[in-house]
Amino acid sequence: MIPIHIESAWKGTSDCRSCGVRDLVLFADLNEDDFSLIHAPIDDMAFPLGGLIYSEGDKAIGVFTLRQGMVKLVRSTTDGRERIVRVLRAGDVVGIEALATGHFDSEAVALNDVKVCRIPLSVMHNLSTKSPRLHNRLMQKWHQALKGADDWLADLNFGTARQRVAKFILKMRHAEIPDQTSLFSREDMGAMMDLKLETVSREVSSMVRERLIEPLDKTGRLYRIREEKALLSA
Amino acid sequence: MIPIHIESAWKGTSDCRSCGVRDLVLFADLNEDDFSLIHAPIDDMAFPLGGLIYSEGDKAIGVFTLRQGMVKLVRSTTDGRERIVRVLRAGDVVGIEALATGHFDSEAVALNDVKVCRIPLSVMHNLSTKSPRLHNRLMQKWHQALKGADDWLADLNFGTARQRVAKFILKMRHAEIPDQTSLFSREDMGAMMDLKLETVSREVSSMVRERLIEPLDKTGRLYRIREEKALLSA
DNA sequence: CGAGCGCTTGACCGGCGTCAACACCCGTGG
DNA sequence: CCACGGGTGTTGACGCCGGTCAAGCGCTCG
Repeated sequence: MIPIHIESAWKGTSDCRSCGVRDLVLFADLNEDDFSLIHAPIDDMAFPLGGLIYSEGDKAIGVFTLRQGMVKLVRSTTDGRERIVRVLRAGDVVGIEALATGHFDSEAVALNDVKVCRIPLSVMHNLSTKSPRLHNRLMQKWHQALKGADDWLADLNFGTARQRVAKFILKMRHAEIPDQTSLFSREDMGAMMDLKLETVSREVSSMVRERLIEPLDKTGRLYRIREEKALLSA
Repeated sequence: MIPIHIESAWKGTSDCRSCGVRDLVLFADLNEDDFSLIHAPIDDMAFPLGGLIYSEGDKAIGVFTLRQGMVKLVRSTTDGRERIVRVLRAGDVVGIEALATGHFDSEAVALNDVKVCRIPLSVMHNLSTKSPRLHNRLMQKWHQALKGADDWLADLNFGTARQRVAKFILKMRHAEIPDQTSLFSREDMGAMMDLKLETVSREVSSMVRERLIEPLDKTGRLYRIREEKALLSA
C-alpha cells in the first residue's frame, strides 16, 4: 500500500446544511446565525485507498470531517518502523490537533475510498469562540479522539496475539451490518497491534478453521462474525 | 500500592492569580475580567502516594490541574487486568474528559505526593465560552492530552522489552535535573509497557550492569542516566 | 530483631518472531 | 485466451525473547 499524494482531491464546495452525516459531525447543531459566520468555503474532497491526506508535520489549512471511509493515523518511530496509532471512522475529525497547533502530528492515509470536507482553521477559530453550540461539539470531538486513543491502547495492544486479533475483528465490525467486519492488509493490522504480519495471518486463519469467523471474499478482507462470544473471551 | 480513598484531601481555596505554576496551566493567560467570571471556589487538594483522585465512571464535580507530582490513569480491561494508559505531570489537566461528558473515563491514582486544584465544571463551562483566552488554552490542553496518549502508545508499547524500558527511563527523566530519572514499582512499569514485572526488573538490572544507568537510592526508583545515546539506540 | 513487601535472579517453557517456500488473485501483455 | 509476474496471504520449521514459577535478598518499619 504505497501512499500516493493526490493532487486533485478537490471535488467541490460543500453545503453543510444538507450534509448526509450532519448529525454525526462538528456542525451538527449549528443554527442559521452560526452558518452566517462562515466566511470561507468548506471544501469537499475525496481520496482513494492509499491516498495521503496529510503528512506528519505538515502545516494545516484546515481540519477534516470524515464523511465516508476509514483513515489510519501513522507515526514513524525513531528506529524507522511505522506505527499506526489509531484509525478514524465516519463522524471523526481528522487532524483535530491542528486546531491547537496549526500543524499535524501524524500522517493520515485513506484505508479505502474516503470522502472528507475540509473546514478552514479560520472558520473553526472564529466559530468556536462565537458559537457555544460549536464549542460544545468541539469538546465532544476532542473527547472522542482522546477516548479513541486510550481505547486503542487498552484494547488492541494488550494480551496475547489471539486476544488482540479478536478485539480488532470486533472493533472493525460494520455499524449497519453488525455480523460483518472489514480487516486490512496483514501488515497494517500488525502495525496497529504490534504484531508481525505472519502472526496476524495465523490467528485469523485459526479463527476461520474454528468457525468463529467466515471469509466473505477471496482477499482476506471481509468476514462474517459467527461466534461473537467466543471472540470476546478469546 | 493499594489505592486509598482520601476523605480529606481538601487543603483550602486557591488564589489562582498567585499560583506557582500558573504559566503552565489552564488559567495561564486569563485577565482580570476573566477572573471576575469565576463564581465558585477553586479547591486546593493534596494526595499521598497511592491516593485515589477519582474512579472510572465517577461523576465529576470538576477537572483537576496538576500542580505537583505525577498521576497514573488506569483502565481495567474486560479480563480483569489493569492497564496504565498514561501518566500525567505538572501542568497537565487530570480528568479533562469530564468537560465533555461530566464523568471520568479512567481511574486516577497519585504516583507520589500530589497537589492539584479542582476547578468546578460550572466555572469551566462558563469561562470557556466567554473567554477566548481560556478557550485557546483549553485547545492546547486537549491537544497535550491527545498527543500524550499517542506518544505513550508509539514510544512505550512498541519494540523489545529493552527498547521499551530504555524509552521509559528517558521519558521519566527530571525536567530540572536531566541526568536523573524516577521510576515506579516494577509492577506499575509493567502495566505501562505491557511487560511482566520480572522482565522490567531484568532489563533495568542489565542496564545497571552495563553502566548505562546508575542507581541513586536503594529502592530501585531513582537513577542517574550515564549513557543517553546507548539508551536511545537500545 | 523479625516480618513483610518489593526487587532481583535463576530455570524452564511456550508464544511469537524470523526465514523461507508456496498458494492465490489480479493485471498486463503476448 | 492464456502465460507471466508481482503483490498479498498462508503455512511450516526453528529459535529466541519474554512469561511463568519459584527461591532468595535487602530494605523498611514495627
